[in-house]
Amino acid sequence: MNGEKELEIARERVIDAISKNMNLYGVTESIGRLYGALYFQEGPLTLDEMKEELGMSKTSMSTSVRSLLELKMVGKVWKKGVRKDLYLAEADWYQTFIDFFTIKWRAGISLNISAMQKSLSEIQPLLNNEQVEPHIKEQAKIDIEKLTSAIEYYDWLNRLVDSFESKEIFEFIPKGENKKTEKS
Amino acid sequence: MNGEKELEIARERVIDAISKNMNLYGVTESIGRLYGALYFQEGPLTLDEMKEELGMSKTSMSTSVRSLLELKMVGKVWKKGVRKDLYLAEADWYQTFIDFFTIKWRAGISLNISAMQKSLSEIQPLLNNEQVEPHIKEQAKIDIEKLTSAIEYYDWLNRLVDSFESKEIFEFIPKGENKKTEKS
DNA sequence: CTGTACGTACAGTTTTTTCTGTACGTACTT
DNA sequence: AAGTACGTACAGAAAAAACTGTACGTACAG
Repeated sequence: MNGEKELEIARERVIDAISKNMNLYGVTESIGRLYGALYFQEGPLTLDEMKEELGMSKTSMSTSVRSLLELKMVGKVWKKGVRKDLYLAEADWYQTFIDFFTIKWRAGISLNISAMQKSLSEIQPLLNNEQVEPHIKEQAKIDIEKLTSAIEYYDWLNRLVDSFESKEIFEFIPKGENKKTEKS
Repeated sequence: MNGEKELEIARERVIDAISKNMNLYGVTESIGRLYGALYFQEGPLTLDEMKEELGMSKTSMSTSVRSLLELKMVGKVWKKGVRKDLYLAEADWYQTFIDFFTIKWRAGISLNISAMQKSLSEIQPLLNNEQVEPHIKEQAKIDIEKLTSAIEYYDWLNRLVDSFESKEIFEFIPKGENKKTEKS
């Protein structure tokens, strides 16, 4: 035994866990495996090397790596004399976490807020409209309350994301305290 | 115009946004639409009413509602004299957020931590093994460092989830200061 | 300018997921 | 006890997503 096999097995298990984990967050297992593979590389990889590493088509590598780029989980890297594109896994998982959820959540937040505000502005007038039946008005009132509190929630979520982006969250939950949690 | 149509359109837009948003988080659009529909109901619905509301099969309603139950986004409700199961949307989105991510993240965290610790315990011995080539040892050392810092990150994430679950997060990012009376 | 290496758009295929209808077990009603 | 209403397991159908190979545009080399 020269340790190569052992290392390989140990890595494989972690890559597997990473990809399953990412899958939980709505990312394909293949894309997760690609990230995992890149994570354990010593240096950046070309598309052809990834293809080799995962035994998949180059096309897949191209699209997968693009997804990872959009999530900022990998970065494109420059190396003198190398014509092929090189990609490197982002190694700082705190940063990865922040980017991932900032990107995902912001998108959802603005989508929802604008839909809700638009609907709110359509429902509001019903309350003062003579032609609208009392029963409908009652429903409108309830809906307005629901939408108002939903928007309030999204405002909170936005502030939470702000605290991720600005890293202020680490003042509240400090990084690598490295002491085990007292409970659980 | 009696306002009914307007209300319907306004709701439909929000339901659409909600389901797209949930889809972003890895939940089917259908399940998202079901949650949205339940959210705007005045009271709890039976499976047959959902089926009617969404124009889908009862089987689908059964499985979708189960997913929502697991995510604690709906609750089963009991009403005297009613034999059918009744389901009500959880209206507090702060709570929904907390439950959703607590459930999802905890699963991923423990999965990853145990995989990493196991791999770590396999890699560590390589360092002191005479038969392992220096080159492999070098890689092992790098991997150990990576895994150690990854585990540290997961510990942080665990503490973040703790702060969600215990609601301490609201001390750091306060809920909306609007009308609603808050109980501390 | 011509030839070559590279990344990716696109169309077709395979795989996975979602959805439906039937059938069955359970529990309540009479 | 039989009859009925209900929810869901299961298998197959339909839809969606992931994956691949070909073909093409671009950039650089000679």
